[in-house]
Amino acid sequence: MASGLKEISNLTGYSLSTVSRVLANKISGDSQSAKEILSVAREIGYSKYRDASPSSNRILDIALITQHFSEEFYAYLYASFDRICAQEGHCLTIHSLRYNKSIKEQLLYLSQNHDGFILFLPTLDSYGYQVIKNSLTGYPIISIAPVFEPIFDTFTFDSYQGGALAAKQFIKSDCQKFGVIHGPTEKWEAELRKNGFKDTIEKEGKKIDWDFRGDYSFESGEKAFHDINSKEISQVGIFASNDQMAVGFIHAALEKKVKIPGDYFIIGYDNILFSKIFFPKLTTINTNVDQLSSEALDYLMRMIKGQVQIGASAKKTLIPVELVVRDTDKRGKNDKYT
Amino acid sequence: MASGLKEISNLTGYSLSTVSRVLANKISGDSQSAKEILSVAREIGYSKYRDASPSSNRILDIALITQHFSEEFYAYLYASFDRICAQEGHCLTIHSLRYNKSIKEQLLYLSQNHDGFILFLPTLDSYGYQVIKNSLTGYPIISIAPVFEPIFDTFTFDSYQGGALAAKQFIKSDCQKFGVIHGPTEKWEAELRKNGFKDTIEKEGKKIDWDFRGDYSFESGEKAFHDINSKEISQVGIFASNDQMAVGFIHAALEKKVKIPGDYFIIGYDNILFSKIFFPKLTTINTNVDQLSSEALDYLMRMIKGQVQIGASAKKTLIPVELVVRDTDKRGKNDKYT
DNA sequence: TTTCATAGTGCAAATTTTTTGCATAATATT
DNA sequence: AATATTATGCAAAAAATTTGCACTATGAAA
Repeated sequence: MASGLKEISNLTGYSLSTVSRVLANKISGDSQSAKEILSVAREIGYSKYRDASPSSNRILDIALITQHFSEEFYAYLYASFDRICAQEGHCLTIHSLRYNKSIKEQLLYLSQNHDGFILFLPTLDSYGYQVIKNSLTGYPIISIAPVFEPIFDTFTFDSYQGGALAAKQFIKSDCQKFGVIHGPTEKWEAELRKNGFKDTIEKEGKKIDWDFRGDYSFESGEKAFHDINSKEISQVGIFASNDQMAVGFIHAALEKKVKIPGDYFIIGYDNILFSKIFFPKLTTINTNVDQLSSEALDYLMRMIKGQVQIGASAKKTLIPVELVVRDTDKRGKNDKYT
Repeated sequence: MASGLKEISNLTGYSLSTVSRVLANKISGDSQSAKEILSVAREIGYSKYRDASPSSNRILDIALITQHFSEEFYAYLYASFDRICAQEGHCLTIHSLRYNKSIKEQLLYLSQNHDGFILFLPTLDSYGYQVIKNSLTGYPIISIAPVFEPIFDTFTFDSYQGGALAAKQFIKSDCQKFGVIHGPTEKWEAELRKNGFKDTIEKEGKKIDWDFRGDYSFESGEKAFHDINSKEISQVGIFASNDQMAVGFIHAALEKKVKIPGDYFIIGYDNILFSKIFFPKLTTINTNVDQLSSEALDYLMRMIKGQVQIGASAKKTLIPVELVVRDTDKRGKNDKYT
């Protein structure tokens, strides 16, 4: 089971020297020999395969570096990246960082076996990102986590626009009172969603009449309802920073026989599976994960192939989001839901 | 950046010969030198690191081979395996197989970089499993997909027991009529869930009064409701083969102002997040994914270390499931839900 | 058509990397 | 204290990889 140039040579029929030269990038990756040799090298797991220039037609290995969480969104994200990666003919592996170990060490190790990283580490702080940047200078890395000051080139959804879309919808349907259920303060994208809503409302000369600090959980949506309900404000257009809280809010309202839509109107954010199932169906902001994956991967590929400068000051790319109008934002036919 | 014995030797301070011998397993993995050398070898990504005996204290790399799906369950599964793997001090990577490529080739490649596989490929047929078995003889592989005739040692939830638990609960609360919403026939675990329910009902001298063939989707749960509702049977204890269908059933019932519990009683399967949120809260079968991960990983580790024979006829291990009693199975306080 | 430039190839020699025989040191076992 | 056992380094041997050189094929330019 000797796995070396000799074996590749036997399997492909090319001489040792040719094989050596292909793997040392001394023969163009476009030649027939290079194709065969690279393919076999990968197949048998020859270690120097990784050193062959990525501009050749080697199969690229991308690592999605994340921290697993038992949430629907993660399944979406993984499935999407995997699909897009497969379309491009490359290989994706998913790794979860452990906080009980040195991030630096883990990433250094992974960088040996992969051609580039996609980071999704929403809880990592600037210092952590800086450590990564310093220990992997010149290595292709992009991030898809929403952060204020990106250290790596970053692709995220346009959360601010999402909040603004919700605001515009309420204004369009002549809402006069407005409310917000915040997400956790430490999450940058939660702040953006809220601010996009708030700023747009205020630009119209209106103001936020009620707000509540939630933590993204279903329960905090329920609490939000009890809060607003005790204050006897009604006819409010409420923007919840995520669907779970919106659904929690509606759930609590249903129990108290409060009408949604009717007494309150609500728009969520995320378009989780249950937002189109839950009763009444939730109007929400949809994010196109495939578009994010696709743009992020394209860019990473160009980085790997040396077509994009690595290490220049990090730029942000915002992927647009869209409003999905269902039942919970509308005025009118209020009697349907109890 | 020469990555070879010489570099390891420099970094560890041991001679070339010692390094060579450690990596060729000629020095016990328990010695101090071996620890340091293996650690550095892994760190710098030295390719022969993989050849070092797994009984030494090398960090093991496990691959979870799956096909990504945008469902909550996958996020649970990945997070759970990752957590358990981290506890044991090993490394998990997640790979998704692509049907547009040769499974055999993909796995052969992956086997170069990993110490063992956990397969979760519910849609793969026996032939596919056989191909894998033949091309990776002697390589440590276990499966966690529910299949009738396992080719690899398999760890799955005790779906049959789940159905039986649901049946017992209905019988305990004096139900007289029983119904089942099937999952897709081609899914073995769906059949087991249903049969566990059916057999237990029949053992009590009762019979299934109504059944409906669903496909695990929310919509097929709605259809199931319309079917039973048109037949004017009521006071039925219904077992749905998964929560999505149960929730779909309840949703359709709510729209028609049919009472659950009251007119119908329902127990689901899976304990998805929304089963404890949805209104009324769903009684369901809970699966302990951490227990599955833990037992499966333990076994795989022993396989890798040579403490379990590989290739003996495949055995199945069934992980018990439990009934989570919430609101939808009970008789009595029927007026609460509309 | 011929000529020339370029890229790809194999052989064999040169170089680099890894393994092994042997002597010695460290550690555990009786 | 005597005796196995295991670990270590040096230097020589073996194995793996790279490179110089000569040759071939292919396509563009004269």
